Amino acid sequence: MLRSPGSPMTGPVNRQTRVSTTGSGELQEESMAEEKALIPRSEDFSAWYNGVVQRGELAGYSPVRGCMVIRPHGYAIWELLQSALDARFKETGHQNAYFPLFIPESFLKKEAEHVEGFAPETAVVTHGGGKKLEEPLVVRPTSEAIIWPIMADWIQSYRDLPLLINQWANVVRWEMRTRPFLRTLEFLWQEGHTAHATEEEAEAETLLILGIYRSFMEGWMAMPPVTGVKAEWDKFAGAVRTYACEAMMQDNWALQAGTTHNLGQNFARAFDVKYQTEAGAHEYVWSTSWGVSTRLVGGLVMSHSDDVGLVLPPKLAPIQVVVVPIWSSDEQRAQVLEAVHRLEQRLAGRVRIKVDDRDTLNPGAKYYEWEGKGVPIRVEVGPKDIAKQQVMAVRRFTRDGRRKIALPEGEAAARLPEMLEEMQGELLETAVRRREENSYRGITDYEEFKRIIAGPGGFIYTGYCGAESCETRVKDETKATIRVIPDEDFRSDSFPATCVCGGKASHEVVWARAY
RNA sequence: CGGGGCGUGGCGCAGUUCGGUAGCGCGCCUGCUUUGGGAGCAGGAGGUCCCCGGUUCGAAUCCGGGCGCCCCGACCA
Repeated sequence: MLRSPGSPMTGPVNRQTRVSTTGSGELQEESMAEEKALIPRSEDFSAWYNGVVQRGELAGYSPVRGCMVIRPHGYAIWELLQSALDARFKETGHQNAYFPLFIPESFLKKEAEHVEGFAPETAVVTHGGGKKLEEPLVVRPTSEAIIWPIMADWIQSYRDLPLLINQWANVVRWEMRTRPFLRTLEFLWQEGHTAHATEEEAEAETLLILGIYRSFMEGWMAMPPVTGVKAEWDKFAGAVRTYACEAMMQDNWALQAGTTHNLGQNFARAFDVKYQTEAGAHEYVWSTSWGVSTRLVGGLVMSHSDDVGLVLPPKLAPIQVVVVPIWSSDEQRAQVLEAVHRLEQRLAGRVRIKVDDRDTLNPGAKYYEWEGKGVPIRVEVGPKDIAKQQVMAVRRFTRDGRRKIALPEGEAAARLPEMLEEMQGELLETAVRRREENSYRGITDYEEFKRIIAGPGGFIYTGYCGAESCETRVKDETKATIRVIPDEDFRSDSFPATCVCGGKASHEVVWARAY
């Protein structure tokens, strides 16, 4: 999906806007609106997605295959997301640090499963300063292999534990196929790495962070995930246990939006990370790692956006309220701008507000631009409003279709923050309902399973025998995979005694087609 | 790596069959008039037609070779 310039790189993306003309011009029948419309979500979800990303000016393409440019509006969303999460990490005792981009190849090889999992998708630097390097340097696909040798030196005694470190960084994974935000060769993320004295503490950390991810996705992103444990063969390379947040997108596919890993003592053994206990013994530490990436931005897009473009939950909207002044004469212009700036001052510090006073665009053009960028509320102020001492507030998203509301000027400063909160709540409720409406519990009939996956899609809860071969067969036949063994909050009251293969079920799992 | 497709102003495309002044829409720039849902008129800028070689009076177009990208599949946060 990503292309390079000079070649048809931005091609498929721009095909998201409909161009009906031909060279001879005989097909110029479509109106401007039709011509500029996105491909509808219902028609081609992935084309729609690319169109939303482009219209919202979230990301662009780069000369390097599979890499994207995060544009200012997209990056602003990432920054909001980042600062909210960072605050949660700090509240729970984590500290940020930064480790090198380059990992000596030999380091990566120290943990057998880890190297096996990541080696196929690494980028390797073989030359530096015009000379061949003695040892190739791997561009980090994740940082365990460089962090543990270093943290090993930081840890001497039980008094140094727990060690709770996080880093915000870029990583590179050489993927075959890429899509903006969802899968790119290089992406931004945070990776937490912690060391603990006991297995229980490490497990508690893994679950703590999973809970933080979940509540952030619900409370900030309005993207409610199902959480649970990954199947044995689906774990992070080198982990004892992997937990994941699986969110349902508007096409009913699953997006793995965050993972936390209990690494047991695997990395401690591989990198010789030991501490001295109170009793004087030397023990390996128990460690965890966990991360979320810019993929979350893609999840945000696929959770809420519509055929007009991006829809952002207010908490993650770089601009929460955009004010569009309307005027004809200079006199009106002065009056309107005065009223608008009054409103701006009243909301300053409480709401991220922007006044769009450009006079090179018509109001209508501004509406489309800001709707495409997902601004939650637009406030229109024109001569008619001045006369009535009111402003018009227009919500980007509503459940009941009532988008436009007149607010008396005196109440606007109080009502607008409330409206933002209401919208945040309604987005979450809508997403939760959509997830539940597209979840199918207690499925035992494989034919029904296949019909759901081939048709509407969704999360299918079944019994499961635990065999990898069983998942492989289902995957080959339906393209659905086991997302997680659900956590308690998401489990059915009871689950079928038989697996989709007909064998005896040992536990419940959630299936879906996934990104 | 297998199967399909594409490479022409910033973007999307026509033109290639059958060689003859490189075009259309969008976007961009300037001016005037506009401004409550993508403004109108007038003027304007912008192209080594992916690269190399060949055929020809003449190549975007024909021939040979190369490169790149996209889609479907295998791999994946």
